[in-house]
Amino acid sequence: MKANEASKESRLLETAYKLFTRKGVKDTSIQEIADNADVGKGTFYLYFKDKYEIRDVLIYRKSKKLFNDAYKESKKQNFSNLTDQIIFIIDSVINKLIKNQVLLKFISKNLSWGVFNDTLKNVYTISNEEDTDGIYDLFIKGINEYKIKVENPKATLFMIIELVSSTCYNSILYEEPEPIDEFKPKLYGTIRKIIDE
Amino acid sequence: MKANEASKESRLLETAYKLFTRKGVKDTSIQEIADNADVGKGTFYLYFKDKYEIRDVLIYRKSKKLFNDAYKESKKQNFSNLTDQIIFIIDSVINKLIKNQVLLKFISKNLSWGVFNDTLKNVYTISNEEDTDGIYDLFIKGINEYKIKVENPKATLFMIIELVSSTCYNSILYEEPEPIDEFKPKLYGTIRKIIDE
Amino acid sequence: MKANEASKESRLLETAYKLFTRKGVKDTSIQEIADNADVGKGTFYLYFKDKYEIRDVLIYRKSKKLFNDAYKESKKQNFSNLTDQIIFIIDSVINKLIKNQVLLKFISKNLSWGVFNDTLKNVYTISNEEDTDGIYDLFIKGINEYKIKVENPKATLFMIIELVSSTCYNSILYEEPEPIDEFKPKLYGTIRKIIDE
Amino acid sequence: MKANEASKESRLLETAYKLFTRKGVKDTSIQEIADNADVGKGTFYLYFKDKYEIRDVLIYRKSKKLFNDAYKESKKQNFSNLTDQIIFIIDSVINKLIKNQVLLKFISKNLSWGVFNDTLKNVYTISNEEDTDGIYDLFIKGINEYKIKVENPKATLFMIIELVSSTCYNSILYEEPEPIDEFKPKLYGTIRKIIDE
DNA sequence: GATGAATGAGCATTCATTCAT
DNA sequence: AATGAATGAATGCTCATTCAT
Repeated sequence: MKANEASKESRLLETAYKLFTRKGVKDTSIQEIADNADVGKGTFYLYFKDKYEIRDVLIYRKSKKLFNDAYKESKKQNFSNLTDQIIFIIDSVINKLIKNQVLLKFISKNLSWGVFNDTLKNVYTISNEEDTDGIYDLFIKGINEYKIKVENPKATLFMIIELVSSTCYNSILYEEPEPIDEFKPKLYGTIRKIIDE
Repeated sequence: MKANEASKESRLLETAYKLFTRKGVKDTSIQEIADNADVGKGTFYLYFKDKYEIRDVLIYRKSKKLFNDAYKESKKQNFSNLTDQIIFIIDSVINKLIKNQVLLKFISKNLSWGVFNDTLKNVYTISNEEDTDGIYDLFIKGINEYKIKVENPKATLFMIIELVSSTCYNSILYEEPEPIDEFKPKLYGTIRKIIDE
Repeated sequence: MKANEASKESRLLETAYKLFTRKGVKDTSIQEIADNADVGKGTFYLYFKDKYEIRDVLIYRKSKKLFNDAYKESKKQNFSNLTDQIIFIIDSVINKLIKNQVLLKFISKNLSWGVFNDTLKNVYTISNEEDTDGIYDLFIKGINEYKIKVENPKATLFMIIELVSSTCYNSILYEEPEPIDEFKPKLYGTIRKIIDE
Repeated sequence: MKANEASKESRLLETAYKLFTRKGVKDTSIQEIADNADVGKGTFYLYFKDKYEIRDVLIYRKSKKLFNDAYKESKKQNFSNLTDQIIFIIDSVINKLIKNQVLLKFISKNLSWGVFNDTLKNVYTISNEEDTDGIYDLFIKGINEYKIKVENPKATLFMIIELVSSTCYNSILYEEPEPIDEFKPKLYGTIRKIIDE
């Protein structure tokens, strides 16, 4: 009983992530997840309603970690201005996704917009753990601190996040319209234009 | 035999569109499509490989029509500059999607990025019908004509399209971060900034 | 719950045998087998990969029983020579097939040669149950015991078995080229010639 | 219209044989046969009732040709005795099947016993073309000519043919119980024993 | 909590056959 | 005679879900 000591729930989550990224959500059966997690099929239903719940939990957790890690790193730096910090965070996330394209594919392919929005909101809005603010709070605080004029901060942040996520998917994975390294300067230039009016 | 005069293929397409938008692609069976189109189940397979082919054909056709109509309208106007024309086209598309949110949902929910990109490329690149250029050609020509300086037109257009499509989905359907009418000016402002350097 | 006490697997096997012999394998659907066995369709797949697996299992079991029973009977007799014992076993099998022509048809019609050979080999080679040797072992042992000269016992036995099985099918079922009772003496005469050189 | 001059019927037969031997009868559809024969699907039904009729015709023709060729060859030789001639014919057929194992597989795999019997009967009984007697007639005539004593010629011939066909299938294709070249002498030895009493 | 045998709804897909042209 | 669009019956198979243990 020493082996497989991780809780059944986390074993299910890890197994599901491996299978989802390897074979896609649709082609992974609950049977497979349970088998590979060394857990009875019925046990799956003790923790998750169905395949799609476990997928959503995974997207939520993975995205949250991605943003929080980037945010924490940014706090170790000293920025003289908010825009720099925002771009630092974005750059950090992008770099992680470049290194972990499997994660990028999984998050992008499976985010029904509802989940994605909730996720983002939770990630950059809520500071439910420790003392980390979300990126949204950071943005608001930063605006006040640096006395920047932004008409509608929510809409602005929204626009930035949507722009980043939708363009990076293609640029990283398909180098379309150009490889991510060449695309980055233009992207960051655009973000600066959006923030600094 | 007067009823159902439309070709079986178009009846299948129309029926599929109705069912897809009402119940989603996943929850629509081929049986249902065939039944509602008053056509044998085998006949479906005469025209389409599977459910996903008919879905892709629908997305392709609907998107194409959307862009082409907007483009044609734009040609009736007189613009003194390219950016205005681009924004006119975008505004026209957005207005149509506001009126037809079912279409917006269908296109957004079901576009695997591959299909979407192909679709867009075909739509705004190829001039396979009449003498209409695609939006991409328009953009390139306009840049030359108006002697605008744009470093990488492809990347720029890509950024615009991604920005528009991802933000409008939420703004139109969920009024997040704000209703589309309030969001429009900011969006168009950002687009101007992206084009005009 | 007293009815249908036999295990689901054996109920499936019995039902399949009934349907296969009545309607043929090709015209029996898995649905039918499951329905008649009072078992869910999915349950079928719990025990068998497909229709052909259940068919092969049936052939294997039925043939095995046929040979083993005949072999056991032969051991109750006292034979002064090996050929007599072999012919006794063959005669015993033939007599059973005369009485059970449905079984004869089923086995003959459905034996892909591969299966048949495996079956036979398993049946007359392996002594996996009790202390019964297979007919092959019996043959080898008998050759040594009675000091009979047989150049290649494997080929000889093979020839006998093929001869018996292919001729009896027609003789029993169609009385071609003559009824089995008239054919038997010639057949046994030939077998004696093959063994005794 | 010069291409494909062979009659549609023979084109269908040739195509079916190619497909049947490559993919098996079950996995060949009428559509495929018609397509590859450059013939409309409906045309198939003008010439054959279904897939199994075309298969039976093929088996019949191929087997007939096999025996007739061997028989004709035997007539070019001078035999001092019937047994030698019979064995010559059998050897000739076997040699052809060794060279054309695809044909061997096709004939064996697909001969429902009914077809096989009819085929054989037609082949070695009936002299429907030219002046060639069948093998059966040859056998009867030979018995009279050479004044050989054979109690029941029909049963004897039947036994020989069954023995040859069932053993050779395994020996040629699977070298079981031994390769055909090693098996031949024993087989012919056995045949001699069966004929010469 | 944990299990996995049992279930059967649900679906895609194939294909022989028909028949109007 | 020749065709091939249209058909829909037939079937294999998967898999989420239940529930008795």
